[in-house]
Amino acid sequence: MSRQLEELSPLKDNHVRMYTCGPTVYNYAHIGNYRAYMFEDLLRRWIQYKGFEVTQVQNLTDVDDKTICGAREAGRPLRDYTQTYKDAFFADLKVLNIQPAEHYPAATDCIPEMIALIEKLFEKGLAYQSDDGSVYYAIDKFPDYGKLARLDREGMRSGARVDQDEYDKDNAADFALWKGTVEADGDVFWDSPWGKGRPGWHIECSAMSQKYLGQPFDLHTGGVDNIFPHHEDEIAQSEGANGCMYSKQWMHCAHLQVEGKKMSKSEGNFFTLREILDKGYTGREIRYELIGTHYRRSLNFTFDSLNANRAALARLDEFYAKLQDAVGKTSGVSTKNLTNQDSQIHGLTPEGLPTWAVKMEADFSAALDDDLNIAGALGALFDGVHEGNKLFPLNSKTAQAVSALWKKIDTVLGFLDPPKKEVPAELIEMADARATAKANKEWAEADRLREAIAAAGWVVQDTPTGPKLKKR
RNA sequence: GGCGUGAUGGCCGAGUGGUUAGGCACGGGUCUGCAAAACCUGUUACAGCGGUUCAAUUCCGCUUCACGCCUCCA
Repeated sequence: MSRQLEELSPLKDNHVRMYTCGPTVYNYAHIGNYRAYMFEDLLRRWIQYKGFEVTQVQNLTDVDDKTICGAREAGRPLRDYTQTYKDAFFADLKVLNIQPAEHYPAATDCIPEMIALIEKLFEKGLAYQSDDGSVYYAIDKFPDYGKLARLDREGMRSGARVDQDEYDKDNAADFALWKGTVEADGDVFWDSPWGKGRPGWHIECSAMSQKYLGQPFDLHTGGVDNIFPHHEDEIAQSEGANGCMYSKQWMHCAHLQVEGKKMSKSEGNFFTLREILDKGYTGREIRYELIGTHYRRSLNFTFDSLNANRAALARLDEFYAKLQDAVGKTSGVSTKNLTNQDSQIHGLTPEGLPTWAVKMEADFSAALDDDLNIAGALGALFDGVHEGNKLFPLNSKTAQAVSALWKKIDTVLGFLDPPKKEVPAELIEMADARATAKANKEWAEADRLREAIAAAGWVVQDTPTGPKLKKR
């Protein structure tokens, strides 16, 4: 609200209550949506890393113009239609390794709460019903209106592009709390003290946040485009009705662009998650791409950067694989004796962590503490990888300690642990045969086997502990 | 018009009043049978113009350019 960075300190105990605006389930969510959810995921993971408990609520908007229109065009009942996209949303979250929120209330499941909230606004004199049956919020009665978006109310009025005549409202900028039913809504309506109708968009978040988090709560997030009018209206509703602060702090995520342009269907640069998966990228590669830019900077999504990030991720994977080999859990072929050299290890902590790893964690942590500086945090991680790589092979105890730290860091990043890939038995045989050929200096045969392994989509690497197979 | 962001080396992207970000790509080298991976190494980049300062990419002002929001799009 102050537009300053503020330390996060929960209102109650050690418990951070956060509300995040969720998807409107009328279609598959696009990567721009997921950029915002990814930011929120990083945020909640970091808050947890710092030792706080988190309760996160993310709403599902399953009744509005778009869902009703979509259901009608598909010739399906609204609930049935939106269920498709709710399911897809949760499947996508899984692919991206986004931690589930504690609550995912659907708008249609909270109608009574919304009605109760609107009634309260009537009591306070902030709501009125117009002749068209709809209920509006009288922003003139709420002096703080515009405080989040820093809007000039006079300017708003004169600059409003709305044709006053189209509306039956006291002020063109008043927004709907309850929409009286119209023919196009079909059978989508609920009974209320103001007749049949459906809730406005903004009331949904005010009602649900209060239901699950109480008021005030700690943190409200969303995309920058939600600042006005959505979040401004939530404040007007919640603070107007309850007479106390709504959310203590706000964080807004910048937009995602595609190839330098705003994503839009007409530009043909509109991507859903599954479209990118179909191009052969994995969920964790996309996760890395979406998480890697500071949340207040617009993220330019390009396939060039996705490819660059794929290479960067491979570097991290390589490091982690070597770490695991050193621990003794060899994944691959030919578990030979592991070298136990610790002469090069200096300054171990009681946990067995070398100083470079301690520094890595400290720098990583300091960066994220500073307004979620993810680029700085990743820089610290790569610095650590660089230092660690110099010292391989690590002894088993050190490798174990670093590996444990790596996993701890991954509770925040969520992309450091690559899926295990079982090496096909025949490839292991080929790799071993190649090792034998090499020992006999039969280079042609060794190269032939390497080619054959490559044709199967694997890379063979010679290491001090024998050949290793990696996917692709 | 109002409110608000940003301009860093080939690309992406941190940060700082004077000291190496990091990643990707490219070149040279070490290692390797050859590779791969790793390591070493590669004329110090900060939009322009003023100002403050011993010193500015970093602070202030202006200019140019780009972008977002201004009624339901994360």
